Amino acid sequence: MKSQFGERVRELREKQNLYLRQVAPFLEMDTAQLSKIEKGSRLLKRDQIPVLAEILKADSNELLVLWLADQLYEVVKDEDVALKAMDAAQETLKSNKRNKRNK
Amino acid sequence: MKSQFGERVRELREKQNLYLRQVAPFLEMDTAQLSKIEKGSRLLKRDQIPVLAEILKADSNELLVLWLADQLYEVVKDEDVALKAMDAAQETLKSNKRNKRNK
DNA sequence: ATTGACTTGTCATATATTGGCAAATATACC
DNA sequence: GGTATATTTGCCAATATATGACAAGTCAAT
Repeated sequence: MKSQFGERVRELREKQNLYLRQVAPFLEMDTAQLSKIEKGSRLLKRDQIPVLAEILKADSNELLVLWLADQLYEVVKDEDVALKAMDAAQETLKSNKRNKRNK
Repeated sequence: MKSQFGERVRELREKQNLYLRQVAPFLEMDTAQLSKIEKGSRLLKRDQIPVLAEILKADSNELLVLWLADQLYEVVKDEDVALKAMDAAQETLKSNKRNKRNK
């Protein structure tokens, strides 16, 4: 339930001295929702990441990485074989990338 | 939509010379569902993996790893930063494991 | 005790996933 | 050709999960 994405967003928001109520409207949500996002109990929509990044004057890709990482973590967090699964997935990714490049 | 888990299950099932209709009942589903699982368009329930492993005389953990890896892949497959996200998630996993060990 | 920032709970609704069945396809055999 | 068996696909109702909106709550400062 804790989320690296959320924590980072909060950090960035505080660095910009913005209140939830100042940020939330740009994302078309209320402060309650944004609060939950920062706390990690809700997910920001994928396509709002760049919007948020701009408001917070942050790097969109950095936020995206954290946002994805949270979800990856969620999949395997209770599994003994978590790291093995990550390795396997990484392998698949790498070999798919190779194929793409050469197609 | 292609799935390593599904492909492996099919391999194992064929090695055991079993038909879908012979396996499906043990998982309390029909052949159509099992077919979809092998094809990767449906997910087997987490707690059925050991059941399936036993039917196929396979290693439950091996199947679990593939099952998880498919889902990890699904999260990041279209993302440019997929590998970065995986690294980040792996880091989190490792550091959480350290904390668990020492708590 | 009032104000402002944030958090939490609830609940109706939207969205996604699943289960079950029927029909389609594929392959082999006669 | 026609039948039989195995698998696949499409559809849709049922279930489960996620989301949005709002009210009420906590907490800290004054």
